[in-house]
Amino acid sequence: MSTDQLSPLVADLHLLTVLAATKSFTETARRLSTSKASVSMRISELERAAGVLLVRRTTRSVGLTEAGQQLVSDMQPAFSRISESFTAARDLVGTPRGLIRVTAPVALGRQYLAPCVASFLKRFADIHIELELTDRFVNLATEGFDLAIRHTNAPPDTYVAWVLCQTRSILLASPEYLARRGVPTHPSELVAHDCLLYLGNHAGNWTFVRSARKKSAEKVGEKVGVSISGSLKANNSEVLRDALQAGLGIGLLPDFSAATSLAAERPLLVQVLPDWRVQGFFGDRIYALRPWSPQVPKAVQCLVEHLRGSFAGGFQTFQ
Amino acid sequence: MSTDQLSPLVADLHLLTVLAATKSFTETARRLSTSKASVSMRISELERAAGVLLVRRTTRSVGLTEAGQQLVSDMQPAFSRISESFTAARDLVGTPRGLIRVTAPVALGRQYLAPCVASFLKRFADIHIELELTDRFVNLATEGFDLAIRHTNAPPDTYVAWVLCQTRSILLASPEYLARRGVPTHPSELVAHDCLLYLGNHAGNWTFVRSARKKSAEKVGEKVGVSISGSLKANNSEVLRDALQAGLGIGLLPDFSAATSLAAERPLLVQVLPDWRVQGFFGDRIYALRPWSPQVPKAVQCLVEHLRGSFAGGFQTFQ
DNA sequence: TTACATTGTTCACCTACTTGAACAATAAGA
DNA sequence: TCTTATTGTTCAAGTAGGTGAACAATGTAA
Repeated sequence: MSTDQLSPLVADLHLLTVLAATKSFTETARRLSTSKASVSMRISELERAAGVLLVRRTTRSVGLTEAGQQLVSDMQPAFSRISESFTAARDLVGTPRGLIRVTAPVALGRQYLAPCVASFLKRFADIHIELELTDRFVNLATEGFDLAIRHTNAPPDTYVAWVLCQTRSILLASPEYLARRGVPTHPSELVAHDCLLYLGNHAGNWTFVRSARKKSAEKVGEKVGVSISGSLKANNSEVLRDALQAGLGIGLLPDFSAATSLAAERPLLVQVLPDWRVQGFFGDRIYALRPWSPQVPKAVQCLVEHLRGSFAGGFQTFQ
Repeated sequence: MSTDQLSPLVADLHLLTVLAATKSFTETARRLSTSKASVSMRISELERAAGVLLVRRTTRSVGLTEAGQQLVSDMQPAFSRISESFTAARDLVGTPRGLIRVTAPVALGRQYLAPCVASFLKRFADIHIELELTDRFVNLATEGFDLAIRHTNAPPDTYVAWVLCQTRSILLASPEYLARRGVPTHPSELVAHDCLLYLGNHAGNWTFVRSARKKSAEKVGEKVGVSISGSLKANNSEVLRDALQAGLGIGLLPDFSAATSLAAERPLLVQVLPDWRVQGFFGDRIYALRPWSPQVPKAVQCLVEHLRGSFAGGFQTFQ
């Protein structure tokens, strides 16, 4: 079948698939690094060429018509295939190249990923990276990311997942707070404390598991559930850390977020209840994730390899 | 997988697939109705973006590098899919529309197809047709045609084939020639005649089958092979017809090519050896052919339907 | 309800790409 | 071997399409 006739339209059709994913002219323009005026006009032109209304715009929300939905879902895999073929062709040459769009949690991204990425970029001059830090769970496929760094227990199996390192959640407080309010010796005592909570899907209770014992009466593996409460909830682990350092209460942080505060000469934070671990709060591994595809671009392969090397040691925290 | 990065390149990648099919910058430009200068620059830009040489140009012949071949064969089906999806979306609306590129044999095209196409275009204002007449067997897929009209016995099964009508080969000569050289009564007498030959794959002999008998000694189905010779060979049936009318000899024409000459008040040509048929020379059916694809665009469907209606009666010739 | 923020569209201006002709290189024909 | 026709590339000139600000419409928050 001849594909000649779609020559002036291919680019516009691809534009449509991006618009379908973003559901926003503005965001589409940003992603494709063009102006929203251009996006608007080209979509209009595409609709004139098709003779059908493809996009339903209400100035405030963008949706596809039935024809548009059919068309996009038909074309999506084709464009993915083309994209993969092109990067594959590009990977035939020696040095890896291209743009990698990465998303990562804010704290991990700022403290560990950014320097790691910097050293990576020095080694590969032809690779460009866009690093977007957010604690929101973005959809890689629809938002156009090539790689996500996540701490979680089990990555969804529609993704290619590389384990970067182990991670743990640690209960922490500032020395000043503990001096003022006393050091808890058992999880149950936390009900009397100000506890800072990560604003997420988790309810206001922590499950503790004893990981070491001092008396023979204590059993390793013993579980204790505690309902906690406090004055501050935040969805940013750096805000939580700063609040902990300011002595606002006791809180959970992933170890990478706590590492520098713990390792300082005069520690800003100290571990609370070191004989206990909190179960299933933050994930216990850090992953590099990628939407599944037949082959991984060489540039991404290199980045992941670099990250695995950098993260291999884990984070210097208490055992 | 994100396809954002190929946004500025999709059109160029499609260009590459057309270039791979045509193996010519000039032809690619013509097909895509652009200038060869543009094609040249965009391919160069694509190669810079890819970092690999994709096209091997020797100023006189264009070929793909290994990388280019791999890339194109990967992308080809994807672009076909996109093209089909788009025409399918377009076909959702009422009136059929679009461009149909048709190839047909010169004689048939001029005498029957052209008027038929003209009446078709009057009915469908939104359909455009490019009619390319050639007696060369073009490759529909690689040369970008949507439909071919052919007379043949068995269409290749990688095509969608509609039978338009029956056709026959008829042995003809001008009355003047027959008066001068005598009317043959048996195929074997042709060796003494000037025979005009269609310049094709066929060797210089005709196989006759008796289709009617006058004496009881003659058997229907009797076969006679005759080696023929003559002064003129041509690959254009109109040239042959004109030569026959000029009395240059006896020759075979497809019935549609002979019809008007036979039907004239003072016939320019008359049938020779009407009790015999020539076997397997021209095809015995006229087909509309189309490279196989999951669905046929509505515009093409309409055209084929129109052609079937117009050709249904066949050609007014002897029995 | 009202005010605000943000979205998609419009329009005049301007840039960047296309264009067509001239050029250099090559394969075919004599 | 020389000529010729045709191909792909280059370049200056022209134009089609992109750009960004202003506008209108709409969802959100107070």
